[in-house]
Amino acid sequence: MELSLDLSLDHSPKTIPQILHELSSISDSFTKRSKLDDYVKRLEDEMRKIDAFKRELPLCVLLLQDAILRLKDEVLQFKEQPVIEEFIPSKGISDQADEENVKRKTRKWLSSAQLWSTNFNFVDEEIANPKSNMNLDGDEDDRSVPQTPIENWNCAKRRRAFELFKDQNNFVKRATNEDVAFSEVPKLTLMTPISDPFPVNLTVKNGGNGGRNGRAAVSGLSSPAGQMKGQAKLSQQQQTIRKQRRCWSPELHRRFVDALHRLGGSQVATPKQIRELMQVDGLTNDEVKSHLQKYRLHVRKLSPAEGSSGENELKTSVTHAGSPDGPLHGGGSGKALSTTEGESMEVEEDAKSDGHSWKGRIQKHGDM
DNA sequence: TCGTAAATAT
DNA sequence: CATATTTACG
Repeated sequence: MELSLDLSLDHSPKTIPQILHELSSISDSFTKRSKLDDYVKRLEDEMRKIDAFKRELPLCVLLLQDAILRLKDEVLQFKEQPVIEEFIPSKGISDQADEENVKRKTRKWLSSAQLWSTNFNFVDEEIANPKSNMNLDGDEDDRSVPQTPIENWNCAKRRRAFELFKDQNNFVKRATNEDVAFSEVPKLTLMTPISDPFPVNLTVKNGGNGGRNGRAAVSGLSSPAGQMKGQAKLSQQQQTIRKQRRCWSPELHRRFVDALHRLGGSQVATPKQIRELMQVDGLTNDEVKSHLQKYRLHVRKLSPAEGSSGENELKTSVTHAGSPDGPLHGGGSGKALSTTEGESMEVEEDAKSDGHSWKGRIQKHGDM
């Protein structure tokens, strides 16, 4: 079944044993060497692709490395001894085969990944044709998906005075997505539909970004001289380039509120927890924090008089038992019965026709 | 990390 | 002017 055309091996994936076997039947040392090199090259190529996901697929990388090493070893031996008989260690076989499988799998989900997230555009062909898709942004704040799977809220514009800067910070490859990576979980990939290739955010004081919004801190523009304090807007706005505004689409907000409730109320839920429950990639802690702040404010406004006598911390036993993935309840059933919270359920009142209400604030998609 | 206030953008 | 979102700080 296996076509024995020499040229065929160009694009048909083979297991290491297969390759070796094939090579062993070739007497022409040049051809042999050529094929070997070619395969190693391909392996290394894939390695580069996988590299971006090494945190998620450490074993994959390992296997790949192993395979490359093995073939390289082969090259070496080939150099020494023109003819090599099959020496495929039995132990290796399964590994190699596995390796191939894994690799295939990887590519598969890889390509599907690019479907939802812009983070990994460079998956397949992209890498081959580095024409224009050169911006792999950090996984964190990828508010840059072309089409939002859920909703299309054109609630942002891109142009900015400092857009001129965005050039330099192209590769901000920060693959530190702990939870909101990509898997088969119902993760939602909503983000502001805008296409902002480089959400670079240069903050002078950008200490310890745990994992999500690790923006690079600019190294050049620090002039603590101290005069451009009052009206530092001469250049752009100030020393810090601001992030693109996160647009909280109704969907996003829904998720936010849901997570909030699941955590036992806006007063007890913490930004990080919320963010984790929301499972929205590209959402940063700060953004959630900010939204939470607003939400709390909103809630307070609606339920001013409450905990005068005693703040019942009881809530329900919503015990967020460690596992962030635990409760997947459909919601709506057991609302948190916070005795002192006004948010329990009534908070979601109106939909002020105003335009900037929690519900009613349908962001004018048309930018201004 | 979290909460909150100040700063900005819209 | 009010609100939404980002940044700075403790």
